[in-house]
Amino acid sequence: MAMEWTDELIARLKELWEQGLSTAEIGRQLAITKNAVVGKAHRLGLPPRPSPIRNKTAVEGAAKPARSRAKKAEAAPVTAETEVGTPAPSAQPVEKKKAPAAKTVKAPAEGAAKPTKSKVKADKPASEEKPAKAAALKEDTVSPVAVEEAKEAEPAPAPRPAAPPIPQRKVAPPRRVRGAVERASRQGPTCQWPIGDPGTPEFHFCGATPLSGKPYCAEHAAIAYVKIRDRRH
DNA sequence: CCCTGATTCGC
DNA sequence: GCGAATCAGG
Repeated sequence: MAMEWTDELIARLKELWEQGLSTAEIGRQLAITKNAVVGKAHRLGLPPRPSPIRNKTAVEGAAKPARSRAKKAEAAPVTAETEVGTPAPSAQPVEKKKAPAAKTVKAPAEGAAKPTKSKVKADKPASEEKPAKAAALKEDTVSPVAVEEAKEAEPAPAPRPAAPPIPQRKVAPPRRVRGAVERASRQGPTCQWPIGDPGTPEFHFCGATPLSGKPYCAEHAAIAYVKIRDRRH
């Protein structure tokens, strides 16, 4: 058995589908691919979503290569032997089947779910700002300490112990949250002075209220911005 | 590029 | 029936 679409699985698929989640999102929650989701949804006859692509299929077949994925199988045995001068009432031997259903679903006019990108119920793995790196720029004097810290700031190991095989209901999407987190809360600035070794659980930033216009609090700014002796001799 | 959903067709 | 591969629009 390839994939056991259990009743529960199907039920969840339907539910999520009706909630308006994207196919990819549903797939994540069900630990399957979006293709599986879409495929199954269609087989189940679930209401189609406004597709991003055009509602062709009804468009003219004039300059439209009917081929799509049939590249391999295709090879042109179209039996193009259309009788000479025979206006065959039947169209091309290509596919013609088409559900009489109103395909063009535009706006379901449901004043309900508008799950766009802001549909994030999972807590964000609040990753702190980057270390002082660019912070201490411009300042005519920069503490070597700060520079070192910044340089040492290695990219977090990003623990990815593979997805749990059995995601319980509504498992939070462990996937990357595209650019959402970054612009998260911007309540107020906090001291960005790194404390501890980056990459360790203990690592964190000072977090105190920074000096106006500075990334560090008074205490750390004092360390960060050490005046370098006038180099010009 | 990323995202999205739709479709085809080998399995 | 299933879903990867592919397509195609934003």
